[in-house]
Amino acid sequence: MSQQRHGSTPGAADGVPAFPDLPEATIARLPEYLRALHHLAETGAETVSSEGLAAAAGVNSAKLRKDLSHLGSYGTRGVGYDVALLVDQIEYILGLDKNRAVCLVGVGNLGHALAGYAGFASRGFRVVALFDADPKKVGEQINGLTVQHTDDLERVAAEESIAIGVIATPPGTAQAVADALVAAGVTSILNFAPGVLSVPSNVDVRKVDLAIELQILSFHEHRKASLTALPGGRSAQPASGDQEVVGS
Amino acid sequence: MSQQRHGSTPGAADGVPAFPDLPEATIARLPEYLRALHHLAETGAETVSSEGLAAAAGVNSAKLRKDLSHLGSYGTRGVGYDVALLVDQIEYILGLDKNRAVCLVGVGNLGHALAGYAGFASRGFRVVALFDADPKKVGEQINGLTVQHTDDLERVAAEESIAIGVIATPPGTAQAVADALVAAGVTSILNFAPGVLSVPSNVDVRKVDLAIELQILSFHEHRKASLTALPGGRSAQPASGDQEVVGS
DNA sequence: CGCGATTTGTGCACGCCTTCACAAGCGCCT
DNA sequence: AGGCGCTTGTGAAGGCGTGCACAAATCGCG
Ligand SMILES: NC(=O)c1ccc[n+]([C@@H]2O[C@H](COP(=O)([O-])OP(=O)(O)OC[C@H]3O[C@@H](n4cnc5c(N)ncnc54)[C@H](O)[C@@H]3O)[C@@H](O)[C@H]2O)c1
Ligand SMILES: NC(=O)c1ccc[n+]([C@@H]2O[C@H](COP(=O)([O-])OP(=O)(O)OC[C@H]3O[C@@H](n4cnc5c(N)ncnc54)[C@H](O)[C@@H]3O)[C@@H](O)[C@H]2O)c1
Repeated sequence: MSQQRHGSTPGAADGVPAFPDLPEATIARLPEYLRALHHLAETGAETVSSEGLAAAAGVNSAKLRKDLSHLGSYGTRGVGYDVALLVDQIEYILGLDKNRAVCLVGVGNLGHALAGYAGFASRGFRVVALFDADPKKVGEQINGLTVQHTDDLERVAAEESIAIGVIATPPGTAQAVADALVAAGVTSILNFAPGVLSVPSNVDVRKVDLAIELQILSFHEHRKASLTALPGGRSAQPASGDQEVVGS
Repeated sequence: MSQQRHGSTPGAADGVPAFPDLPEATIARLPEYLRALHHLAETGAETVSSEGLAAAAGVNSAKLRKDLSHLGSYGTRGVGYDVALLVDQIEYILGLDKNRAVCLVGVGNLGHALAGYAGFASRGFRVVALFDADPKKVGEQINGLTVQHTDDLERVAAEESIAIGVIATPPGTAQAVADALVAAGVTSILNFAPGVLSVPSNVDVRKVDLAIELQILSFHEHRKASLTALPGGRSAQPASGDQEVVGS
């Protein structure tokens, strides 16, 4: 990405600390580390070893150390990582100290559940606006918020300086909603509608497709079935309390 | 890749067709290809070029060709891929021709939405049972199904030969639910509760954590903000209708 | 004050995945 | 029948990510 200028160390040289460009794989794991750290903090732990945190986050300890080393984190050799310090570091890197404003478009079955989800607020996000195109939904109160009409999206998004939008509308309207979000200044989109969105290159999109998740599991079921068919009988070895997560 | 044995094509030589072991990255993309193919089929297309299908699925055409070549797919040079044939191939590989039975545990906010989701049925899955530990929920009718008590999980799962379970319970109970599912013979789990599950090695787990998705987006917001701070002014180039999906 | 136990940070090698580039194959048109 | 354009399938190269293994660093204790 950004070629290195004047090989200085990434410390906070001046007012704005240099932003390290972490590997994508690393930043995808930071949230899991953060969750594990919060859990540890609640149990009163002051420090964690890489081994301990890795176990809590379900990863290899070497991987965890390398990940943390990327963000210049300061652990103490022989002791481990300071839990509170690491929480602050990761929250800063992820930009969670801003308590980011999020809007949700499409208040149907899924949208209702999302609008009432406490897990967003507790992990750094404020759902500040709900939108729907159906006049019957507009005006409805959900979790202290009033559903507004999609026509007001652009105005409200600007007023509340919303940078993240969630799409929970039917697949056919997802692209139009994405366009409206982009026009309203949103630069990050979380999309629950199946299908591919087309957006400007400065906008980030992440997709959650439950059917795809199930289909990947189905593949592994198929594979497991076709393996137990041929070799020695069905060896369902419980293999101790180990953890198995398929894919990434 | 697979060393060639007696140069025969990988067709169904005997009763059980050889099961190709595809790269994980490939199988994660097959469902997206499948969705795009179904869409193309509806519009009446008989064949697609790798370029066309790649665009519809949002990937590089070379990647798509390599993916399809892994499953020994038969395209026709100069023409493209037969849509109907490819659909059958992919559905077979993913094991979707079985119309797999799925059960859902935890009928709360999220569980309600999932139980009524039509996107499962249309993409190869039948939700055949709903479970909850709350006596007030047991007996409730959702989408033609009656919520049953978790105590009946093991019996029902065996009766219906359920291989895939979905967890939509609070984080604290997710591990216990996973243990119950495993005890009931479930070998694939889709988990919506934040946290790490510990399961035997013959059980596959996939996790969906919405807060993590938002946090990854938040990171990119943070990064974008810190970039526009230093270099030339804010260059929000719309860059044509290109597509941008961050992470995998 | 020195030593051993412990744990971090990382150099290195390996494997997976992506992407390019092109030869081989296929159909159509003349 | 032959040639031409189009598209697939794949060899090769490069990049990224993972995990091992170990040196460096720190703490506690005698
Ligand atoms: N329900 C689930 O569990 C589930 C699971 C996975 C994915 N999804 C996906 O999430 C999306 C929503 O699912 P759902 O079950 O909530 O559907 P739904 O039909 O219950 O809700 C869709 C809502 O979007 C609103 N809407 C439609 N067009 C709109 C527009 N242009 N602008 C704003 N709002 C608009 C509708 O008025 C409705 O309230 C779908 O794409 C679906 O495939 C749903
Ligand atoms: N609501 C959302 O939009 C959302 C989004 C992302 C993740 N999640 C996660 O999904 C899970 C469910 O969220 P929710 O909002 O539906 O919560 P909820 O409290 O509304 O529902 C939880 C349900 O699980 C049932 N339950 C509790 N313990 C159980 C057990 N041991 N066995 C069976 N059932 C049990 C409860 O009776 C309740 O009906 C949580 O882990 C949450 O973090 C929810």
